Amino acid sequence: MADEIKLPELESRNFIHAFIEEDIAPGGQYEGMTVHTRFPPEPNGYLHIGHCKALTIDFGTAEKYGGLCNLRMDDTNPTKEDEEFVEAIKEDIHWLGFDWGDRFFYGSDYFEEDYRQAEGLIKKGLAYVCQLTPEEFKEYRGGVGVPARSPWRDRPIEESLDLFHRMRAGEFPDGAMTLRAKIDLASGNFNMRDPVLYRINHLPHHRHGNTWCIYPMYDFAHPIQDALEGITHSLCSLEFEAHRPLYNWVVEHCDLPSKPRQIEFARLGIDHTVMSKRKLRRLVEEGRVSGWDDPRMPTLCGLRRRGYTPRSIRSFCERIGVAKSANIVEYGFLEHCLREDLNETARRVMAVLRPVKLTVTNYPEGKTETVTVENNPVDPAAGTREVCFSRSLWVEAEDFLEAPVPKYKRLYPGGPECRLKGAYLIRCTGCVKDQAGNVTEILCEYDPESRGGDPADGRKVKGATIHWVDAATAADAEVRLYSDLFTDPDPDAADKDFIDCLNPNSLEILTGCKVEAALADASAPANFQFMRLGYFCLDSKDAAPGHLVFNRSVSLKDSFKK
RNA sequence: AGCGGGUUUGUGUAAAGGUAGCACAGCAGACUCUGACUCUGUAUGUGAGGGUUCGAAUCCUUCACCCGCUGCCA
Repeated sequence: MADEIKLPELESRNFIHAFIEEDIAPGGQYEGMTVHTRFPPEPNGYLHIGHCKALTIDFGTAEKYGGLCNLRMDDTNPTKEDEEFVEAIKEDIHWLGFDWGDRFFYGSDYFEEDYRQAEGLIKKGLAYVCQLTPEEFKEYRGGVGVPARSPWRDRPIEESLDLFHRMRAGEFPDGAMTLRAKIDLASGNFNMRDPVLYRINHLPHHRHGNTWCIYPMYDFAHPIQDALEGITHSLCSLEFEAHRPLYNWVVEHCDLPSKPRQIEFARLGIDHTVMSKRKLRRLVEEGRVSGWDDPRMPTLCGLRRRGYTPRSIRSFCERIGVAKSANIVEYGFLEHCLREDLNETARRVMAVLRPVKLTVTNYPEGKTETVTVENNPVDPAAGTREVCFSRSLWVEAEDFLEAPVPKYKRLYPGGPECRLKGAYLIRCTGCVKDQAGNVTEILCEYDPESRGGDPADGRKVKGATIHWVDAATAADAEVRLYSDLFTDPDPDAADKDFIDCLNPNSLEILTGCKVEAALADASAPANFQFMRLGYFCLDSKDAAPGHLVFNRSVSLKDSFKK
């Protein structure tokens, strides 16, 4: 069962809604009918965030109008599809919180019906068996202003019917013949130039084994599947726009229980990100990433490992809107959506990434005490935890500067009073350096009257609050620095291979960039991801999901430096 | 070239002839036990020209530019 994911109510209304409302209004094509949609992934790869946009539209539209959305594996081409992907796809969709109930289907389960419909078309003289070889087919296809040709177009119905039966019976090798719709060889829309309806392919199907050796094309199978399932609105991406006339042709000429309508929308683009399934597949196959769930991938399972929450991804997809113009959303917006969610839900733990020793010189040697820190300042219900404090601590190296820059309000000799989060107020008194001039130890004095972080006299603290960990009790942790497979420049714009556009930093990180980290909370999980913009995220592949928030930021631009 | 689409601020998206709004990013402040979060303020936009109208992002028209299609893939 899918997890319930609560999203804020959005006043969303887009052009698809406008079409649908026309359709179901009095006098409309679907007056009085319930709107039904479907999400039809092809099981030939893993789902990525672009699919979440489609999911959001498909499920969201059905829900908005009180209908249902089916999940249907679009598996009409056995060359690429595999059962491996079916389960992964279902898992990812459930992870996002979408629920198809008991309406899970396979396009291939309609093969018999597809076949029957094809026979019907032949009998009506609307389809014929064409014996052009693939090479001839290409040659005879024509061009702009030049009609296509097929010498088999006017073959008698009985002959086509017979050949079609024998195609199914396996009498012919791959590519020997096809079943084509008889539409318009001169159409300016190439999809209407007698499109192929069936091709021969002697390849076992992942579900039907060797039952079939002819398989219906998407353009033929899809409208039939939609109609059979009672889908009223078949929402798909823009590249199918030119196929809509063919979709309508099939709906019109086949013997179907309903007449679904196809509406297209623009697919999601995100800057600096590789999104096409073809490219993602190549990254996996060439071993440039560890798998489909490599944390740098924009796949749902990759994002999951990087610590993205389902809610944040859904929120993102809700808020980017739906239109027909090409769009490239800034990656920063995705991050905003994550931050927004994490800020409310992530349990905080103090951690130090690039540690430098800090000694509280006036704190008794050998003494230890525990202080209380809240687990999530914006959610008191998250409770508090006890953290060990002593004379010797680790703090972030960047929290100290020997010579301060303007507006710097952290530690420097003679600087402002700062707060060690949840512990005491301190004042920096100096530092110790090695021969090379590197700071090896920060020295400070604390105010014993400020236990818990608040001064006894209620004075304002000018400096920043600094996170820290106790040197003696800190747990070592391996922190993995992940970034996306950011590309620069845009992989689609350049005429070079997108592999050459990948951010070299993210490739380097693949080898396992380890950063020493000490965790204040000894019970904290030992396996973290460090996300840009200041979040630690637990690698949910190895342990239960969770997040730790860190208080420094790194921007996208920084990921290209060095 | 033929067919099909598209064009609202840096990005995404609203405005169904009637104040061009929202979110993110930016900038400037305030607040804060995370330089986070939150809050406040602020700059930037209807591709171009003509027409209809009291009034046009919206309707008409001409043009410009951008994208998709020419698999026996989906």
